[in-house]
Amino acid sequence: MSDKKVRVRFAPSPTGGLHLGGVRTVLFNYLFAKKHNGDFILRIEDTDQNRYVEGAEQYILDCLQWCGLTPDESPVAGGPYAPYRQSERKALYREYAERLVRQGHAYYAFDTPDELEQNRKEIPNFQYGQIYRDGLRNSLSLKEHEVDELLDAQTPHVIRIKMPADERVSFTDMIRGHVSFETNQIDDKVLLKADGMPTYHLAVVVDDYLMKISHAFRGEEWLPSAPVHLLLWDYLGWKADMPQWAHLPLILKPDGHGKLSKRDGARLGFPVYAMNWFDAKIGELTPGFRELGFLPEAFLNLLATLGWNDGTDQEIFTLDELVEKFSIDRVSKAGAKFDFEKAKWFNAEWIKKSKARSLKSEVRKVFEGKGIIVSDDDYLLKVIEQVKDRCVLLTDFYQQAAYFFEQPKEYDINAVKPKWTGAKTEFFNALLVTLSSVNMWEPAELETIFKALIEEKAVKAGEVLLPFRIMLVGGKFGPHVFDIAGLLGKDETIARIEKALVLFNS
RNA sequence: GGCCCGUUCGUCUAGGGGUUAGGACGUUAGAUUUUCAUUCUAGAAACAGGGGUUCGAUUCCCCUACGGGCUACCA
Repeated sequence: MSDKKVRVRFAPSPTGGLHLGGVRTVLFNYLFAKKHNGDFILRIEDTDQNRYVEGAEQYILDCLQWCGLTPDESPVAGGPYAPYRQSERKALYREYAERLVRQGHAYYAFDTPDELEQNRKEIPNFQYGQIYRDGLRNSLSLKEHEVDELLDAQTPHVIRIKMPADERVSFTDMIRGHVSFETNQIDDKVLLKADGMPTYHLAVVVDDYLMKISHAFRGEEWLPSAPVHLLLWDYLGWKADMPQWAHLPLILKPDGHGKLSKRDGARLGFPVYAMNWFDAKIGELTPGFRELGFLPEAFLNLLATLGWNDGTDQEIFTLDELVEKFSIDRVSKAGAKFDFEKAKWFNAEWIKKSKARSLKSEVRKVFEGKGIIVSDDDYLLKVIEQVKDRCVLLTDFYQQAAYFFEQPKEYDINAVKPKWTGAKTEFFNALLVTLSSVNMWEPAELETIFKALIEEKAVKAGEVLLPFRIMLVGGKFGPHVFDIAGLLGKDETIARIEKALVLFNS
């Protein structure tokens, strides 16, 4: 690696929710930057006014914050190379495009979108490039005075790169190794649009140069346009400063074929966005991992291992560990199908390994969302400790632990009723009497008392343990009954037994 | 169609000229848990195909097939 200061950027366009692949790109950028004591920059590529979506930029910022991947420089944090929104840098790009025209590496083109559309329809494999550019209306085909007249008349026009003939453009990708392209195959991409905004191709090169980006990571879908960028770096005279490229493998649909899309989430029943995204225009809510109950640590962990591993069998990594162990050349080349089952496993592992107190505020929110207000912090902590091993999602805490805060709403009567007998009623009546005089309300103590009563009444443990659980929990699940009773407390336990007894005997 | 990238269990992947091709998710079967989950043990499960190179290829090379991406005044 060169001695250049490491500076990387995540450069999304604010057109909607942040997709799994996008967050992974952020992650890899972030890990690489932190690993090499570099800077991580967020740059908003809002050059397409038609696709711009209100609120999308804030949403991206919120996602980064949720994940804990805070940029060192961004539109809101500012930085030495501000502004970080390309729309605010608009004036800057024209200069470079004009420079390319003067140098003969670019030209003005006056064809309208409609005309080009027509050509594409009529001419098979039409490309605005070497073969057809002479027959179109541009500063290469027109006479100089014609061009001047058009320009003077403010005729709408774009600036296109002039792809050279018979050249081979190649570079070394940090993930893929040597990659090369034939310039004859590539069309003359638009650099500056008629509205004066740059296209991605120009903007990414100009800004990466101006912002002193040292390494550029982006999705594999950008690979085909890499030669255009390479040429631009060269023509602008910045080749020595060009970042090292890494084209990340794509995240694919779990079934079928193609890139993972937001539609797949809806179709297959899992989120593809980091957080809920509400599209005001069509009034549609696209679910996110956060709201579904994912821990940011787990989310990052699963994304990191989708296409990367450290060469050992380790799969659970903290962010710090990832920073320490991440290496771009251990990123795999092939696309990875997203597996929601494994994603959930990561989350379950993270919930299990997390301390109750670090889960506390999120779990409290889950309960509040269901109308349960938790006032006793200490009690909450104990409840979390009891049930966290059985939760896959944060939202599972409701189903797994609601009975700690309110009486069961429903009872699994069928698990009890068929085998319910007078002897059992008698047992629980006796239990009620015994419990009411207990002073040491501890799980172990309760178990001892319970077992003694079993002996005395000559019933089978298995026959009264399950009903006891149903009385307290409502169903066949949860931690050890005596732990539950211990946490519930004396009054509540007795109340629940009494209430259920009425139900079972009715 | 053209160009580019890719291909190890169903999925994510490790490995690499000679290995019983390893792990994880999921799955199957057991054990533990007088509930459920956790946990534990065991099992099934892969080098796309064909040519080379080589004493020997899953590993290196070529071709084919398949998959993916791009082919906009979108990023």
